[in-house]
Amino acid sequence: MADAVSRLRSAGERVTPARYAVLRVVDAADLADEHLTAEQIGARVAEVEPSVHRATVYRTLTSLAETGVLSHVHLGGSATVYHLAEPPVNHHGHHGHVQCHVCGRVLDVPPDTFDGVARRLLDELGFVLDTGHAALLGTCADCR
Amino acid sequence: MADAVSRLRSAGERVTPARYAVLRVVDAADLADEHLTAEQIGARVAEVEPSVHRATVYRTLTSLAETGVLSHVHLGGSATVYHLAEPPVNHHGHHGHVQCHVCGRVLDVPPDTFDGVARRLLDELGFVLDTGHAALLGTCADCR
DNA sequence: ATCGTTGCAAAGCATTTGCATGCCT
DNA sequence: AGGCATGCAAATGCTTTGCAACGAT
Repeated sequence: MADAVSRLRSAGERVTPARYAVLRVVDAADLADEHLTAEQIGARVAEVEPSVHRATVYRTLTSLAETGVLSHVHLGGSATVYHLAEPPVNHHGHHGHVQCHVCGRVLDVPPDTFDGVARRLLDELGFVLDTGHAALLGTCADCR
Repeated sequence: MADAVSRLRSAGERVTPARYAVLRVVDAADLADEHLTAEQIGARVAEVEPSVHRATVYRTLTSLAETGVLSHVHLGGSATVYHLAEPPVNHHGHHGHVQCHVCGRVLDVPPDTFDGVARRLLDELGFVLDTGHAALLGTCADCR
């Protein structure tokens, strides 16, 4: 979090109240293992810092993601969620995501979960898998 | 295709010019290994059967998917594409999809590609993976 | 003849953009 | 002081919906 702010600064990006509020919201959600959409983030920012305009939240999320402070995951069902970016753990990629299409919950999975597929895709198609960028769909244990 | 029409009929759904046009478009795209969004399908339908309204295309796609004649895949980047539904091949699920986030191309991958992940997710989380329902992102051979 | 489907137009919703002002650095 | 970031409001683009007319069975 403080780390995120300093990374922002060293990337030459300004730290404004709006951006700080967005970071706080995303950070809090992260700690609670929540995955928020731009819209949801906007709503929470509005509670904490009502002066921040929705459009600014969208612009902020975009630039923070470009800067690498945040990363986003595309969920099935056309929503995009954000979380604080983490440095790659080792030779594996970032952690992955799976989503239950019944309850909508998003589960984090360890980075090496996709090693097998990643390997096959690379060998057979020359396709480099970006493990953390899209969520797979299925049914979670609770919803079966 | 003819098969699709009869499945529609036996599901108690009516076969209208609009639905027939949508099926033709999706079928043609399928043969060409193309993956079309609702919008794109709408555009092609308009060329072939101009009297069909956009709203009808959306409604048609929804009901055809519910009926099981079509299936849809959520791509990363918030687009949903449709193709003719295929009967499950064997004990594996349906074929999967990966998308290149550089050129946007969608590649089909064999159903067993995800066996490893599916197994792990089931063992570790009790999560049942729906292999054909969401696309993973990465970089294709041509774009590296 | 029935009732599911359609066309139309309008509403809905999330997201984006132009522009003048404000504020971080 | 300089220039990026913001607020505002309007526009955009995709998708949905209410309703009366239509047509597949």
